[in-house]
Amino acid sequence: MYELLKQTPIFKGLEAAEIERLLSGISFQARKVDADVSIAFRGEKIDQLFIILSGSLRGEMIDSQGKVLKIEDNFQGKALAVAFMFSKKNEFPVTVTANEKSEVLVIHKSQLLFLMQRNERILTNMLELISNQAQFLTERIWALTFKTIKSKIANFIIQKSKNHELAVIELNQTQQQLADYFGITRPSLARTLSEMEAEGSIQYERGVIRILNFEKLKTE
Amino acid sequence: MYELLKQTPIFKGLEAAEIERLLSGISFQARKVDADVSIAFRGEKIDQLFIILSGSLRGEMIDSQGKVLKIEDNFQGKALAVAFMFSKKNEFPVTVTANEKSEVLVIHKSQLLFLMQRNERILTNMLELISNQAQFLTERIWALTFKTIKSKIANFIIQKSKNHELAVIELNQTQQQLADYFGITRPSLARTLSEMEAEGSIQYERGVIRILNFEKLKTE
DNA sequence: GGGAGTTTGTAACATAGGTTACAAAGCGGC
DNA sequence: GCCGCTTTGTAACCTATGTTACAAACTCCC
Repeated sequence: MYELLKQTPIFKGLEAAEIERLLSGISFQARKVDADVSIAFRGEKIDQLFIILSGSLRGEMIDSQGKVLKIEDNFQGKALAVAFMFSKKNEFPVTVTANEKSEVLVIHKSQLLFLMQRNERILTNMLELISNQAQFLTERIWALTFKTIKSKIANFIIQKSKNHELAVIELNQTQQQLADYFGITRPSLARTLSEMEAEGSIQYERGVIRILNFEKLKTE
Repeated sequence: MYELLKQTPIFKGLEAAEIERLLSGISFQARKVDADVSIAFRGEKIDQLFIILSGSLRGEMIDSQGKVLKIEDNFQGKALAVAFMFSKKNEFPVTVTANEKSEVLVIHKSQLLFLMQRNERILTNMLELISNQAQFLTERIWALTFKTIKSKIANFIIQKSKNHELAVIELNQTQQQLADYFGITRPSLARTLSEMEAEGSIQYERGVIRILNFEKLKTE
C-alpha cells in the first residue's frame, strides 16, 4: 500500500518507509465500496479524507428533480474532497458514488491536520492539491458556459485531444454518462454528434471520436 | 493600511504591528486602478497576489464570441487569484476588471511564499482561503446547472434572502450585469421577472425584488 | 447461437429562451 | 426643466434543445 501511496498527490515526494512511519502515528481505515454505492452525499459534513486505492468513483450533483450533472471521475490515487475540508462551510459539494467495486483509504480530518503539521511536504502537497481542484472547477465552469451543445462537444474534443496531439478520442463512457457531464439529454447528444459527423468535422462511432477537421472544431 | 489588512482573510488573526513587521521584510506595492481597467487577463500566468484595499473588481470569463459570464464581484479585503497561484497550471482563470476606481495591494508569489514559511497563521489562512474559493466555485457550478431561467432566479433569490431572513433583496446592479451573472440575455431576464411577478411569487421593480411567496420560489 | 438487458440512432413534436427592435422610463448634467 | 445617455419593458419571431417513443445494434451470459 505504501508504494501505491507514494504515487498519490498527497504523499508524493515521500519515501514509502516515511509514509509508513507517518501513517503508523495516526488512525485510518481502508474501506471497500461496491459499484453504485455512494460513500458521501452532497450537503454532508466533511470530516474525512478519502484516497482511492483501487477502482473509480464519480462526483456528481443531483438536483431536486433528479437531474444529474457529473463533475468528475476519480481514479486510483486521487484524493476526494480535499478542497472542502478546510473551508468554512465544510460540506460535500457533490455526491460521491463508486463506478465499480473500489477501495478507499479513509483518514479523519484531525489526523490529516496532524500529518500536515508534522510534515511540510504533505502540507505543500495539500496546498497544490487544493489549488489544482480550484483550477479544475474553474475550467468546469468554463466548459459549462459554452452555450450550444456543439460548442460544448467541440471544446471537450479539443481538450481531450490535447490540442490536436491526438486525432482519436476514446470516450470510455456511455452516451448517457457523457450527456450528464455536459448537462444535456442523451438524444440531444446523439443528434449533435450526428450533425457534426454530417458536417465533416468528426467521425463518430460507439465510444470513439475521430477528428477530421480540427480547424472547424475550433470555430464552433 | 495595516489596520485594514488585519481585517482581510489572509492576515486575520494577526496584530497590525505584526503585519507591519512581516510586510517590512518583503517587497510589495500599492496600485491604483481606474474604472473598467483590467489588471489581469484570463490565461495570463499568475505570479502576483492582489488584495483589494478599496473599491471593487469583478472576475469574469469572456468567450471568443464576446459573451460574458461574471463569476464574482470582489470587494475590499478580498484577495484575488489565491486559489490559482499554487496550482500546476498557474494561470488566471478569469479576467479581472475594476468596477470603479480602486486600489490594490500587489505581492509577488515568491514574497507570499516567504511569508507563509515564516508565519503559520498566514499559512493556515491561505489554506482556508483556497478551500473557500473551491467551495464557492462549486456553488457557482451548482447555480449554473439550474436549467430554466426561473429556477436560476429563484435559487439566486433564496440564497440572497439567506433562506428567508430577508424579504427584500437589493440588486445593486443593472439587469445586464445580473443577466451576465446568470449567463443569459437581458430581455430573457426581464421577461422571466415579469412572469414571476405575474405568478405572484415576487414583486419586482428597478433594483429591488420583494419576496411574496417563498414556498412557491422553492418549488421552481 | 438465442435471449435478456443495455446502449444507441433517429424522428415528431413542444417549448424555453435567444434575437432584434423599439419605445418608455429613469438619471445625470447644465 | 430640458437634453442626451443608459436602463428597462415588451413584443414578434426563430431556433436549439428537451421530450417521448421505438426499433436497431450491441453485449453478455447460458
